[in-house]
Amino acid sequence: MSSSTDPSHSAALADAKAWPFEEARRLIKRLERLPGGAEKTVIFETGYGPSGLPHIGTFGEVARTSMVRHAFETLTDGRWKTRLICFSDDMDGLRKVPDNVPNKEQLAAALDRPLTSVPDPFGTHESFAHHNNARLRAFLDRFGFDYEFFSATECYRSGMMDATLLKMLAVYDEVMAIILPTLGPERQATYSPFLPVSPVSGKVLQVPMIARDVAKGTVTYVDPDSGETIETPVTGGRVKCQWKADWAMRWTALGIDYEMAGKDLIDSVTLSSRICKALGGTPPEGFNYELFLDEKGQKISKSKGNGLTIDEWLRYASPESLSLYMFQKPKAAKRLYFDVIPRAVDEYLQFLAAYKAQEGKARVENPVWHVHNGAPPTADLPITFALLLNLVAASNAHDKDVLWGFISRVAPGATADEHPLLDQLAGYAVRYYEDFVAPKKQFRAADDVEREALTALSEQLAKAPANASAEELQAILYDVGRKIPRYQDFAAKGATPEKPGVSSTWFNAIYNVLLGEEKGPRFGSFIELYGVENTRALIAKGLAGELVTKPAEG
RNA sequence: GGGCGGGUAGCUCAGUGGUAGAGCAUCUGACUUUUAAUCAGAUGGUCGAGGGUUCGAUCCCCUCCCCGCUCACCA
Repeated sequence: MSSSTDPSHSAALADAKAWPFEEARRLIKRLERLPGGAEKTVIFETGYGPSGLPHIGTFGEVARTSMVRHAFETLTDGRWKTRLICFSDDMDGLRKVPDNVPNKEQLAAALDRPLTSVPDPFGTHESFAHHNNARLRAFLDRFGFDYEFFSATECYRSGMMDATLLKMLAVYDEVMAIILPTLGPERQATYSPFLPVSPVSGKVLQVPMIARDVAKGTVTYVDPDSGETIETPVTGGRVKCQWKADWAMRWTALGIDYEMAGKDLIDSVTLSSRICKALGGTPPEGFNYELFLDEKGQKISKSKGNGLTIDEWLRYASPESLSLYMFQKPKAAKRLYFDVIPRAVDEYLQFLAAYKAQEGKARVENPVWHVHNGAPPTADLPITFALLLNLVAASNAHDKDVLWGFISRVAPGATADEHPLLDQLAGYAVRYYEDFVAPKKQFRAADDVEREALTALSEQLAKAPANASAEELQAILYDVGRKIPRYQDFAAKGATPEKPGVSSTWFNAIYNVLLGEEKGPRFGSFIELYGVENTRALIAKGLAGELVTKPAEG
């Protein structure tokens, strides 16, 4: 609450090295040399293609851009107004039918039409683009990002782009000179920065321009469906720009100051920047982040289904931990797979715990400052997420209550009320248990000796005092095992011929038959937390063969 | 071929112009008469190679090697 008025803040900020600050400083330099930069509203943009759904990369880009925005606002003490535009390129033509949608025939019939003119295969929105735009907005809203949504179709139709489109027409030759050398011979022959929307077929046409009239603001082309020669204004949404030209046009028309992109777009950024200059604009400051790799260091691709989806991440960990992951080393090719999650969570918790004791400079270098827009919550957890995952695996904890029993043993006095964050983590841990631990359990049937032993155990437990402690329950376990020759261990520390030790075979049998595990918790503690009655019921089920893992079927 | 990233302990990775770090793994010990967990400690590195700058380089500069990604058709 009181974080941003720290008097030492400005001094701390001067040489803050975290990358969002470096980015913010570049942005300040840009504004200093940009005509009218001092009064400009600073505009950040992230782009989105609505032929697919938002994914973990979408999150990363918006999260990182927001971090730069916030660093900038802090560094400049709010002297500049800022906006973040999430721009949906929804006038783009539908290139191919996605695999993961219903009503594919319907889409196939609409190929090449602007995405806002393609019927929604889910039947819930005005168009396919509207559908996916809505998904994008819901996605961004879920994380509380502060942004403004822009639709390319609306921008074009509203006339917002007109002035820049006319300028593009005026510098047509220059634009062609920038793009043509980068294309192969076939594409060179047909290339145009303008893609007219056919009044005949409704398609976004990739056709050569056979004439243009700067004074009238028109281009002329041959419509491939009718064979007619058509002259059309470039304004009002009748014409869309081809990709790199489009980007440049958008930057210029909207006055974009900052936009990040993946490193696969480095060349596109360069070309679009040159076009932007030809249009009389100043290309935005940019930042190229690395792409993510999967577990084996392979590129993540949606079609291969490798890597990790954002839903998977959020099933096992918080958005903040993902945000931290995005903050860290944006220029390194990081592997993104399940195992990085617990680490990200624990690092997040560690940074969060450190934050409150830090001051000025250390605070703005602390990732949680960036993750939480300068106002991290105070939290200090008694245990780590990694430990929680171990606990849940060892404790047979199907639900949070059982897990909390184990947590409070490790962290005496901790309660869900006092530690809502830990309670949240416990929920994540239980899911992890259900998804990863439980399916791997291998229960086996008890043999005769084990049946007898477990039956005896159940009987002895029934006689145990109501509030038996873990130690007392543990003693019962030993006493039951001690009477059975298979489990006697005369070599154990402190064993005597009269009172043999109990071998680990006994406990292993318990784990195998009752928990489906090779190893397990200290069983007396387990019974105390799991409950004597529950444990007896578990034994009954085990002996009835209800737990036994069926041979793999399908 | 152009661009980018990486090469640090067995593994996964932090890191800083000034005595090399964490987690996991391994080993030892403590506590539990089992195991898991926990705690204490130990082992373990030519910081990819060579040169340069520097009093001093894992870090900065140059050259090279290896791995990976990416662009060159489309967005």
